[in-house]
Amino acid sequence: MQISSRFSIGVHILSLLAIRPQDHHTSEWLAGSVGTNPVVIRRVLGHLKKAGLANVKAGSGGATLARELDEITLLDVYRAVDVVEEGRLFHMHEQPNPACPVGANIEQVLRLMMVKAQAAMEGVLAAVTMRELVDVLAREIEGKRAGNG
Amino acid sequence: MQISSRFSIGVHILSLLAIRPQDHHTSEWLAGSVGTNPVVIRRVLGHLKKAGLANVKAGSGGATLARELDEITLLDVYRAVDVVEEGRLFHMHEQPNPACPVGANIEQVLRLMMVKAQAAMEGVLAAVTMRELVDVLAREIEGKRAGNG
DNA sequence: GTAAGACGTAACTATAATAGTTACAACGAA
DNA sequence: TTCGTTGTAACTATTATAGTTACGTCTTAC
Repeated sequence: MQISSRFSIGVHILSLLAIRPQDHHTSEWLAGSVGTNPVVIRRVLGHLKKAGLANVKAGSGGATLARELDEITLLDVYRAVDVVEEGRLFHMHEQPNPACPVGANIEQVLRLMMVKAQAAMEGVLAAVTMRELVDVLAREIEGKRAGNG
Repeated sequence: MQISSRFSIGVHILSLLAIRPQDHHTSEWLAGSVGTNPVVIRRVLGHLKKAGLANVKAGSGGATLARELDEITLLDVYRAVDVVEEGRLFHMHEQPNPACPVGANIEQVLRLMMVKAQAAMEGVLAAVTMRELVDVLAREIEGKRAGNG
């Protein structure tokens, strides 16, 4: 199983808001770059708004960043779009037999490892800010424009 | 989304094989401890067998460890049961617009981070052997038997 | 040899999440 | 007051999980 693309869509949206601050970012416009339906964008944007990462103007429309890029980590986005429940990246089978010594104790032992593994993954996301990502992205774009891509 | 319980079931099965080496481990017996259907056990056991972690006797039945506990890491089990495709823990949206600078470059930039995050998670699993897990488990069981649980 | 028990696998089901789509009320700005 | 947009409900198709029944095949023991 995979972590929902809501995460990558969220990062894509924030990157667009950062790189093209002058444009009018309607859900239709954003959907054009992401390659999906405007409603999918509105749903992700709703998550970003709720998490305080983006502002969305009702009526006239258009989204903007609600925070500096330095103050948004990939973990913030990941948590905002609600792709993995806290400490529950791994699904543990639910009815181990309490009458069996192994069944009665496997969960708490294995859970330790699972939480640690998940934390390591999320630690990597926490260490990358949208500023860094957008900088790499901008360099990538510039590189291709110069004919090196 | 969550990583399939095939992983936790696989660990549970191997723990049983290790802790009770004398028993006749049929899928029915294992299913009793895991709390599921024998067919589910056979399917997971099939993965473990294919990966060289367990032996399963046809006809008379019964599973045994195919390797020393020290030589089985949690990552081996995780890979054996095929819960996450290599480098694809995260699902990236699939049609970013190549005509948009961001759409054309977001994937390769974001993919870097995703792979790194996944690797960190798997690194934790790689660092834990079934020997270590079974030792902790055995201590846990012994502790409860002594009335401290 | 043959009967009993167990594995391997196919086939079907229910459940849940994802992601796309249409539709529409509410809102804001020109 | 009209136009474009947001927020959200409702529906769909697709996919994965996990449980279940069923059955052919195999091993062992009698």
